[in-house]
Amino acid sequence: MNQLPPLMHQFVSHFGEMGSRWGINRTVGQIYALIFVSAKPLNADDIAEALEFSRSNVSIGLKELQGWRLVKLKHLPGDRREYFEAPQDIWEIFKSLAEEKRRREVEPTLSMLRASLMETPGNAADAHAQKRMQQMHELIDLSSTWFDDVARLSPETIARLMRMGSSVKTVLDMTDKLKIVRRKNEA
Amino acid sequence: MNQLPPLMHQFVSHFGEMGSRWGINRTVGQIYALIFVSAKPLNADDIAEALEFSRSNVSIGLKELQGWRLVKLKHLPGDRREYFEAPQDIWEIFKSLAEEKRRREVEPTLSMLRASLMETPGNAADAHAQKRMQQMHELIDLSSTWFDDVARLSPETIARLMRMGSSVKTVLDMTDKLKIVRRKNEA
DNA sequence: TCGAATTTTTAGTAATTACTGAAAATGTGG
DNA sequence: CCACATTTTCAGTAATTACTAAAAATTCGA
Repeated sequence: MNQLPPLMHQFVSHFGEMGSRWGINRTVGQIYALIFVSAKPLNADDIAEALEFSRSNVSIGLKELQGWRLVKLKHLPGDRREYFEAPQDIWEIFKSLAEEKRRREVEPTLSMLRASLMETPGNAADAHAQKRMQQMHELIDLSSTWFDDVARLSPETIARLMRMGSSVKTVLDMTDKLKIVRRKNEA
Repeated sequence: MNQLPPLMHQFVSHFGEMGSRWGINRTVGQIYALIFVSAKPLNADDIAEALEFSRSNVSIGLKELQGWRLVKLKHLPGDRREYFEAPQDIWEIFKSLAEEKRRREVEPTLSMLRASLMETPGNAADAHAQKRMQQMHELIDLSSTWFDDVARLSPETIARLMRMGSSVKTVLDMTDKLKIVRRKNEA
């Protein structure tokens, strides 16, 4: 790890430190960071050597990164070993990550909430609890459906939307007015 | 905990189980869930008793929840104890959570990236790494600025935007055309 | 300011998670 | 299908994190 060039080293170390906040461990964070910034696909031994981790630790880390769909397996011609690389398109990465996060961190809660909302509360406390769960369900459902929809747009469109910032409101208001005018004209 | 009515119990247990995936621990998850679904503010003893946790564990958990700005401290007249409740407005909750997450999980990385981008790479590997960091910085910066902007909109406007789903694209295209027409007219 | 109620800190312990080296399993070219 | 290169699993250990009970500190009314 110490023979990595300075920028790579800084990036890798940072991902190691942040790992725990992001719900992955130091090792997995560093492995991903290394793969992300490397120009060429890396094999497990490359990684173990560069980061000074045991070979088995790298193996487990790579499995986890595959589970997150953050690294792609690649085979180089004339080499039996498995090589890994990160998708080139950063939007692609962002979307996989978001989808996977939703699957793991949001969907289970949505299911639980849906189930709870089907039941009939047996007392006042549960009745209130159900109302709160209803509110939570509504918000999560709305934002996660929305995310899905937006993720389907092209990166360019998404970027365009984002660059608009809060002026989307103006656009929204404008289209509402257009709709009203159209409705009047039709009448 | 077992004398909680069924819906509350289910909700609280679920938050306990999900806690670790969300980067908080079981205890903190359950404490929050209990406060969230309760009709009235709760004090630390209420919580310790309901969930069968030690008093100190509850104290630490509440501290953490305050750090996340997920619970508000409230004082009841004629009672010296501290009571806690979750904000009523679910959008408020969503925003605090997102802001806090950004502050802890995103900002440090943005800083690191910015610093790295200022430096001059000393070799080809670092030059490539810097390009990747540039891509990452661009995406994170764009989406986090955007989130800030959107968060400033009213809940109604946000909901309206979200309900549009992927048809925002149509609106975006439409406004682009309007701008072009206007530009032509002005010329 | 004293003292009881309440909260916070702390030190020790339990539980969980991360990591390693070695052994087992897998897969592939010959 | 053998031999070997490579990956995966596993059992043991290290490190971290969570939790408790008890002590200390704080707060506030009298």
